[in-house]
Amino acid sequence: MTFLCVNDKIFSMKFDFDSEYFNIEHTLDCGQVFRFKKHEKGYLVYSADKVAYAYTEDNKTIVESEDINYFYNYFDLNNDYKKIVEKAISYNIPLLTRSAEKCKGLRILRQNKEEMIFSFIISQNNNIPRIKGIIEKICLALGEEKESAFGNYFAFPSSQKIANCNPSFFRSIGAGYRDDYLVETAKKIQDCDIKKLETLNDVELKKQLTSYKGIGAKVADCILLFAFNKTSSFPVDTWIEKVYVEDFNGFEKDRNKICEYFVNLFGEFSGYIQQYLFYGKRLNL
DNA sequence: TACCAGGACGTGC
DNA sequence: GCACGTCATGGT
Repeated sequence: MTFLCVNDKIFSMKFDFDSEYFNIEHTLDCGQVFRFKKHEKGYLVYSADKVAYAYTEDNKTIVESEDINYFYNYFDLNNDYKKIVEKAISYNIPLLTRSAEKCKGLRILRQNKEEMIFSFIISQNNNIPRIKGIIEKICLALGEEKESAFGNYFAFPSSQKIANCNPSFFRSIGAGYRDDYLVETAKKIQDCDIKKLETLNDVELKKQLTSYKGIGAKVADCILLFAFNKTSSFPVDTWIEKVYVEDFNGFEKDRNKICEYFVNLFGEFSGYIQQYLFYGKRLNL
């Protein structure tokens, strides 16, 4: 671990990790996270009110931040992805094997829970570049401005801040009909300690999340996977429907049944494998 | 111009 | 319970 002093005020530290199982580009580009941008040798990654600079050099992925403990956990670096990749390949499904081999450095992030709830409400029936733009505008308008060694940036706003907005604000920045969903859900989240959700089991948590306006089964599964690290969830979107038909010869139409099919097949590895399939399909592997 | 994007909701049956 | 129309908006 290294300490870097940028000026009198701002300190940052860094760590590195074997890049074979920590590919920063695949990890960021696979659709699980929306707040990052290219910067010098790599990427700036924003989460809640924090920022990190991540890049790869000499077979090491290096992360610099004022809070490296947060980002060590954020990138799920205590987890053994060699085992996960081997498990994925063992199924002998061509698309899955190709994707797992190419993307073995893709890691499932442990993101901020409130940020994921609002981000994936915005994601419904939307495309990734647009989702990123809407979230960026929300941070710019409502988030607290922060300083860092990599320049100033804006934090993701609190639920209180979102709850106090008029829905017309969210419409004005391009969120469309999701404006009410954001405000209504923010009102519920601010009244309930988010930590209470951590005590629930998978089924109870999904039930609680889907009771919020704008959160259905698929969005709940994304929140379960990307924020609560519930790896037995398998979000089914339009891309996964395509995978189901083209690569698994599926015949079911109901997304809940498609989800059930995959979870029965992949169990505790569902979430990881879903990302290999989703990203592999998008990359046309 | 029509269709698509990490879908969810309300209505009608 | 299930099927279907509708909901903004920018990209292709």
